[in-house]
Amino acid sequence: MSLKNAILVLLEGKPGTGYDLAQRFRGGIGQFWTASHQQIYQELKTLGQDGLVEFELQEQASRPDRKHYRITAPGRAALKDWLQATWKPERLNSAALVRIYAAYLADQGPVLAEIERNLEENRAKLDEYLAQEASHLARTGRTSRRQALVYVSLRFGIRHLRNWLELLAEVRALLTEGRVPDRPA
Amino acid sequence: MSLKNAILVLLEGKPGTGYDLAQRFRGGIGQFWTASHQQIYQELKTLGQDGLVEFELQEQASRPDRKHYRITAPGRAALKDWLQATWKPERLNSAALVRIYAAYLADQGPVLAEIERNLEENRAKLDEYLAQEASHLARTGRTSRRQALVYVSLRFGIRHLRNWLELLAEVRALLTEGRVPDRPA
DNA sequence: CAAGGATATGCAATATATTGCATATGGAGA
DNA sequence: TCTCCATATGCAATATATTGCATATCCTTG
Repeated sequence: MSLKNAILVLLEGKPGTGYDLAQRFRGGIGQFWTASHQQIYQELKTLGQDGLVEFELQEQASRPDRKHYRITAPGRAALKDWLQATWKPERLNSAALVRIYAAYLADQGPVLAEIERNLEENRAKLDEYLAQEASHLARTGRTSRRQALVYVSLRFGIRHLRNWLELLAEVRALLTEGRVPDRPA
Repeated sequence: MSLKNAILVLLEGKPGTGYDLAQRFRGGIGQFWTASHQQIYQELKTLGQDGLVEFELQEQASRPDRKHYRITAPGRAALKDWLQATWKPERLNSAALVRIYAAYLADQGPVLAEIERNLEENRAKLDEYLAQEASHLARTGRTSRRQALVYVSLRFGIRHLRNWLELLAEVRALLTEGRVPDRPA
């Protein structure tokens, strides 16, 4: 249900091929929704059958042909309906948090290795996000509602990464030195 | 893959029925992994066939019979292996964040209503978590590694909720007053 | 007394996601 | 030149999750 709508959001922003969409799912909205190319192509097909998107075939001599998709009027209407519907409770599933929660059952070595790796990864991603934030803040003049929402979402992403980094640091301190945080979060 | 391991974690902590597990998925580990009872019963069946859990039938005169499950030695081994394996990248999917990201395409009324509702909900949950945190901090004496990990995970949950509350407040300020945050996150 | 919630388990159909494979070409680098 | 990567799309099998239904009883509340 939401993959469908995430795709509509992307196409509303800008038409493109399935391949394009797969790329765009790696930044921006990709912070909050991701999908593999197999899923995307399948979903585009379904959306096409339902008339929510349409495509134009671009034949290319060299590369494989491209299907350039765009959202249709019914697609826009369906998206708007979804955006205005009541949110259903989300189930959050994080295997990493389950592993941390139960880390006392495991040998420390491999767990600590993963924690280090994730600290690195998240630090790198945080730097990226911070750079994006800086460019938002540097922008002078009026901001559109759309840009503002992108910005506010980015801020959520930044705080989310910081939260992860803090967790990982606390878990590392716990596993290596037995140190337990003594002040409220 | 992870539902399986989440169940093993729960049963490692304490044996119980499918119904018990469904309840336990609402607190503690349920912050990070949730599952419906249908999924749980199905998974317990599979785990039983694989020999990772076993059950004892408790016949009850009044209520329906209960299957009291416990983890087996192979189950513990499988869980340990999983805990020590490399983490694969997680896909995070939040329909609510997609909706916020694209809120500029919707009428404000219904969106703001959902935001209010979620502010309420998250505030209530935060209070719960804070109470749990307080009781952790009040506990004197040595803490086991296990308790410490539960505590550290709880702290993550608290910060996560605060992050959501901040996002929702920022989105509300944006939609109602057009106010865009002017300081870094 | 009637209605609804908690306890307790499950099937079946559908929807959604993952994994593995397949195809085809241009360009970059070893 | 050979290999790998980016571009571009897709099928098929399997795995996982959701939705709707079904059953049965006790206890509480109106």
